[in-house]
Amino acid sequence: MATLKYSRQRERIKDFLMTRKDHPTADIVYTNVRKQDPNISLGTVYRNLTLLADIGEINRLRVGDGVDHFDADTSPHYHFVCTECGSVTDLEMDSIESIIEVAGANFEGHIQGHVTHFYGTCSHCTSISPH
Amino acid sequence: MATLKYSRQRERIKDFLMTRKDHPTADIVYTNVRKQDPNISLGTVYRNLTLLADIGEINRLRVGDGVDHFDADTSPHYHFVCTECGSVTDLEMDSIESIIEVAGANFEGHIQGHVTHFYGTCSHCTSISPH
DNA sequence: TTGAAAACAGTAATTATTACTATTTTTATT
DNA sequence: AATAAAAATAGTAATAATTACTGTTTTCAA
Repeated sequence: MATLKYSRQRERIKDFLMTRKDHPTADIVYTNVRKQDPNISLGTVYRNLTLLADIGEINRLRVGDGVDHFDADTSPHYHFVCTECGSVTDLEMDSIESIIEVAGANFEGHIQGHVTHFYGTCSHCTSISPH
Repeated sequence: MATLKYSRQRERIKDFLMTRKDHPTADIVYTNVRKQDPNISLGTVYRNLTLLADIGEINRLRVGDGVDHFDADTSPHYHFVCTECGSVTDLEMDSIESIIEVAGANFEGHIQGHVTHFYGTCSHCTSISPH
């Protein structure tokens, strides 16, 4: 595995992601980091997001909307996806890690992890859309 | 909403899907249905898979590999994704529906559902790959 | 100071999927 | 059975997110 070298672009991508709690997409990272670093290319954003996810410094979220979201908070937690506005937010909730044991009970392979996200209507969309 | 008209292509797509337990992608449906219906187009497969999913006759599975999978079994159940071979299989397990209550406990919006899939190494890949 | 490895910007290519259009099929009504 | 409007089709073009490629620049250990 190649040794990592410092990159200003990578640092700014990580720094930006740490300021956000809304799990931005690569494109949103790109348009924002470009404010500080106008010459950064979209390919560099994608490459570094993938690299950071591979080394575990960030998480890649696939919530089923066809676009990858990224999260600088790598502590175990779950996400809520609003089917009205598409927002992705953190959920404060007790651990449900025990579902891995439930799933593994009658299974012959080896379960290493799970992906769970919840969907519905967020509080903002509940208040603005009647019915 | 437009009234549905019969389509031989749609029937064959659904019939094929019902024979499979491995949650094929649109492309796999296409190559297989083409054996019976050599002139069917890929667009027709996509359109009908989307239509069947919309009316609830099949389910669209997004397991994070960038490709949609389809499942003719619409009864509630969970899936396992092998990170080695990419296979998607059904999991025989007790209900974990109660996680919705856990998630909703401190949440101001309205949770309607959840998506959970488990990943790891399937029994086949465990036996063939040493280490 | 230097040079190999890593990273970059910019662009092209890929992949899955959706949209468009002219033609064919379905089906309710005559 | 004939008809005609709506739905569906085949075939193709377009889109969108992401990855790959290439020549140049940056990093950093020796």
